Amino acid sequence: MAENDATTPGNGATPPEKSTGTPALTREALAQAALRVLERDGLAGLSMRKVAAEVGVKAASLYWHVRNKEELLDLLNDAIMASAEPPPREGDWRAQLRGYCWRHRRLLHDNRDAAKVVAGRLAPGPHVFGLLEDQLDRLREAGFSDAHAALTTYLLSSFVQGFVLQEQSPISAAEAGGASRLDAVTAVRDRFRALPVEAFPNLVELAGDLTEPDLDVRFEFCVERILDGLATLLPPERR
Amino acid sequence: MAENDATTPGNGATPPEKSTGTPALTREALAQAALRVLERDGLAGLSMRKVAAEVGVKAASLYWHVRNKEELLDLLNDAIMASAEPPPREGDWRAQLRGYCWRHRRLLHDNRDAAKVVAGRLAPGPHVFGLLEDQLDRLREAGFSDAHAALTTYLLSSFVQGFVLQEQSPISAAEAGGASRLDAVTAVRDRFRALPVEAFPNLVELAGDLTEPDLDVRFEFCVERILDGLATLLPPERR
DNA sequence: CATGAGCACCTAACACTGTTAGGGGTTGAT
DNA sequence: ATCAACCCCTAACAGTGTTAGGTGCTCATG
Repeated sequence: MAENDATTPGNGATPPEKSTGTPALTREALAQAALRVLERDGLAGLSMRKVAAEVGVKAASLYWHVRNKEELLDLLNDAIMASAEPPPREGDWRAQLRGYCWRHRRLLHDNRDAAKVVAGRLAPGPHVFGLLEDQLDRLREAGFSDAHAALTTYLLSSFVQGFVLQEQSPISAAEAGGASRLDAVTAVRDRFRALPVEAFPNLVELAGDLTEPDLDVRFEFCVERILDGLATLLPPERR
Repeated sequence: MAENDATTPGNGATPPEKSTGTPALTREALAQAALRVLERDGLAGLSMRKVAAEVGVKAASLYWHVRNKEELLDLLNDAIMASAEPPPREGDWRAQLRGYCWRHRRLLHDNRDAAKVVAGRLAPGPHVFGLLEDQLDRLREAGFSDAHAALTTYLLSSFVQGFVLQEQSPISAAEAGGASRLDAVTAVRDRFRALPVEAFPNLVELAGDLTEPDLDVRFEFCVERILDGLATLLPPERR
């Protein structure tokens, strides 16, 4: 207990110089293993024992490299973010910010349960730093003030995370019956239409618009609105 | 037979009415009990056994009223949303939508871990229907088209959920040591400032703006940007 | 009145989970 | 040869969601 002086337990910041010859088990390897388990079993099925087995080790051994499961999830978070790449530096600022949003969403889609992993986790790893730096650079170049550029990064990331979390949530009622995603959507639409008209006139009438099945359309609308809102911060000639 | 004098977990708070005939345990009562446990122990500490104990029953009995823990969480979700109220119907459309955003955020703040509970959960309960109906009504009245009104509801809810999820995420490093929230913020700021300047010039220079400690300021900026973006959908005389 | 149906609870158990304590080897340096 | 650091192990604890099967209790029906 309280051994945090001599040895270097789970606390990061020290990639030791491998005193032994065996490559063994690094935090990076742990993150990759966790990523594979996540892809196979989802976040709910990701346990310390499975990650340990993935690297050929027993569960308790993980606690030498990592303080917590929480810390393992931080590693996993950074491993997911590692595959993110900034959009090409071409077009106006709108095109570039748009690229950021769509790529961020794509990233969360490509890794199973990535949105849930990232959800309550700030934990800025090195990869996130790089992306943030690049994004800030483009925002300032576009003419945004320091404060506006900084705040904009929060606006974009908050929205994308929230959106993906919502779009990936199961449709509760219709998910179990092996119904396809599109069937589920029409089921929800019918539920809207079946509501009492006098109490919910708008829900009944707009049932079609509310259940737009193409989520890309929804996403595009939201992103363009945000970009429009950001544009008003710029002097007219730079919009 | 020793009906329930056992009360093993030492917490025989209220064995309310053992007399038969009274239902005593409805889904609504379950939801309220879950809400109390959530407030006391947080989402991580919310177990079937605790909720059962809260209503004076053993864990297995819950499965008579509820299929899953997942379904219990759906109930909990609706119970949280039940306390939501639409903003007053005064001012222009901007003021009203602004009211929606701030109230939604407030709601997620007021109930412990509410953001995490609501996160991946669409599950439109009756209360959400009412709010949605009302919001759509105001949007159409403001002059938004059917499709735009419908899509706007997704934009607003996605953003608010994502934002609250982010702002409530622990600051990873500094949360444990009993450091106050403000200390944690300055710690993050110092970490930004300590980065190599040649690799991260923007992060270093904007460290102050990135770590704006007043989260209301951040939220306000984001909301106003979104409202600006929505305004561009309206003909100029209605903005 | 007896009987069966159905409800609403129970006990016990299963297969897991995260996490800790303490015990071993292997390694390189003294 | 000794020592300490390192890295992994076994065993166990307390708790998790969930299921199987049993027990009364109430009520409608024969």
